Amino acid sequence: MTQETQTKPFVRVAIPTPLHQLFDYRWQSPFAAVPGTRVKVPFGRRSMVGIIVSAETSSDHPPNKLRAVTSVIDQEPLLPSQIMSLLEWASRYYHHPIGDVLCSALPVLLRQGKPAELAQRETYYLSDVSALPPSASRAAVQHTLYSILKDAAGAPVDASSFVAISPRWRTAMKPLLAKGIAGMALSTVLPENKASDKGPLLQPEQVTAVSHIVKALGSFSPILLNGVTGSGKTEVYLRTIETVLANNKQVLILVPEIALTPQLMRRFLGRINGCLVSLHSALNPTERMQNWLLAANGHADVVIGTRSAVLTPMPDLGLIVIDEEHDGSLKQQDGFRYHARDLAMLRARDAGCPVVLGTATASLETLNNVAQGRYQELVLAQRAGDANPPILALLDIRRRSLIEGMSDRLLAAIKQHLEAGNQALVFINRRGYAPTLLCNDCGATADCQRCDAHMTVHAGRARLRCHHCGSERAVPACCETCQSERLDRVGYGTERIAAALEAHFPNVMVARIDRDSTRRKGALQKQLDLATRGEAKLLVGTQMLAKGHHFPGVTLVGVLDADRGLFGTDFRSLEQMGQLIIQVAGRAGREKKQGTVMIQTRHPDNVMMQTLVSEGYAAFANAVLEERRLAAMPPYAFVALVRAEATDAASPHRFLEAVSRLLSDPPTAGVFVMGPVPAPMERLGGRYRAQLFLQADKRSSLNHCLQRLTANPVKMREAQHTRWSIDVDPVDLF
DNA sequence: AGCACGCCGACT
DNA sequence: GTCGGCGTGCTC
Repeated sequence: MTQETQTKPFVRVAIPTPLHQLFDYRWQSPFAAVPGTRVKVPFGRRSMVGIIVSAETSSDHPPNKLRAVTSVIDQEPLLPSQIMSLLEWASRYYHHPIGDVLCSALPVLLRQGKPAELAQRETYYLSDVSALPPSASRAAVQHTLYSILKDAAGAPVDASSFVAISPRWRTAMKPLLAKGIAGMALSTVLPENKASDKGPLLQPEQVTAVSHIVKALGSFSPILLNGVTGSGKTEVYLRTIETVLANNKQVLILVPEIALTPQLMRRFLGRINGCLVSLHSALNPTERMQNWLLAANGHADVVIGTRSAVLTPMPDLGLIVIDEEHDGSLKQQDGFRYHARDLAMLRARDAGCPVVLGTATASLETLNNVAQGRYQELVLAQRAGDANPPILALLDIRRRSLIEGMSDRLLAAIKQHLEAGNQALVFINRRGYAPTLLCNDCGATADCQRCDAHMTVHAGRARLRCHHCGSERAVPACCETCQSERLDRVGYGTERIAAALEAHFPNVMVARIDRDSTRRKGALQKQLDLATRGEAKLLVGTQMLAKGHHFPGVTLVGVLDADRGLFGTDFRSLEQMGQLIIQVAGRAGREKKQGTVMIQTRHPDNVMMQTLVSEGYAAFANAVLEERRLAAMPPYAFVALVRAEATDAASPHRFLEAVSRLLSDPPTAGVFVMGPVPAPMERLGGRYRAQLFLQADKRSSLNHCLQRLTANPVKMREAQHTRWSIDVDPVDLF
């Protein structure tokens, strides 16, 4: 039999479109089509890069209407079959178009059809030692190039070093090459790291954790590494990774989408031998493709990346670590709305390797999985250097005198800690000076013109800013409604608290750490250095402060706006408040110094707050879990949102009414369809938003119900002008 | 999502 | 007389 007769005549191709379908093409190559390879195909009036999903002997589409594949881009599949089937599953689970899902797994350059090749290092070397040097006077550049190559004594010299000699060095190099004096070589760059330090001695708990994880290597096992702040989770990862690398396996580490990646990378570079690459948004497209290819061809030993790194092929995957497992940034919030933790579980199952979920404040989903016996739990309760856990206390601020939102008792405590030579940290999860500008005469507030939100006052630049859509205007001199000049700045943000502390403690340097004060490149590092070196005795900041930074001198933490979490509109706000308080509390006290956390509240009798403070996060989480059970909310129920938005208020509602009819008639057993209701903030960025809430007792019935929305190509007249999307397992309801 | 076709208002 | 507004229909 010849190859022609074996080759299937059609291919099914995934193309990045919002359509929930694949497209068939004629395949006329003598070689069999390989799933996972990229092809160029005609699509409508344009040409697109798609990914072959399968080769087919027949097509449902009329064969005379099928067009032919224009060209094949890859010799070998870019996406291996396990990743392909994971993505196909994810497309069905999250109800996102398959073409978009498959293509979003590729770095941008590969999506655009660029060849999947590692960068070549261009080097030059002296090939004829006996050749006469070019004239220094008549060919100066040639002469310099020659001398450099001669000095290198035959060793290859990187082309990048020649630009300094002359921007047109290539023209000078040409005759050297032509005469056979010099030679050129291309080689792929394979980064290789050498560890510089050994790392500390492990605590007994850490030893136990490492040995448990090492024992689990080679088989699928989800492990919660429940470690309090300062217990050395990273050290546990590092020791485990050494073993994985010794077995010639690869490690994937997922980190939250914040400025922490470079820091963790630096720590790993100091400790791990081998090829370490990172994958995050700060990389340029070329670096990203490089690192992705290194991971995909198996050369990278350790991949440290944010959410999307979970989709990177790794042929020898031996361990997945998810650091700060509770962090919401693991869930993609637009487009293909996947949860990296959940996809990581599936990858680990396919690869037969453990997943380590590291956190001090596990998500309720994970705690439930531990309770159900699906995940193993390892506990690190001991802080490094035998430090005591911080003491948490509620500070009742009802009927107490407040100075700029801070109670006299908190200020007295700060004074006391400063006098003892320590540092204090004030946490307020709000940027800017004041969240509201209010007119004292007519009661009007300065509101955003595009959102249902107040504008935040930024005093330093005298601007009003909307924190939801980013729109900005000058702080008005008088009320925009009644022209009164009696304007009040109501409420507190980091900027105001920092100013208040500077006024109250005139000789103390205050470092403010939030997105505004750290926007410029290197500004965050500068502020962190001031804090770490102890020059700034007082730190004020948002949740940026709560994540991962270690300030050895901080012994007191003040939490100003904890109450906001108690009455949040979202079903997760309580959980998130608890996590944030414990995370920020972890900044207080290390080694010999006792840490104290004072939480200002007007609801000191709130049961949840009391549980968190007096019994700790585990008890708090159990209480919140119980609430979720009673409310039939995740993790005890499976929920999804159908979101819709348009420039007018009526369209999203009308559209969702139609969706609701489609989903409820006939009803799916075990699925409740609720709404449509306006989103908690109905208008955002000039668009009106509404949502349909689906609640189910089984994952499968929820999935089945939603399929009705995407499986039949719904051509709803109501969909005009309306953007809509499905969000399975939403992390918030905004 | 793109991109084109198609049918009605203010301009060189 | 056209340029161009965005309605609507299709993509193997």
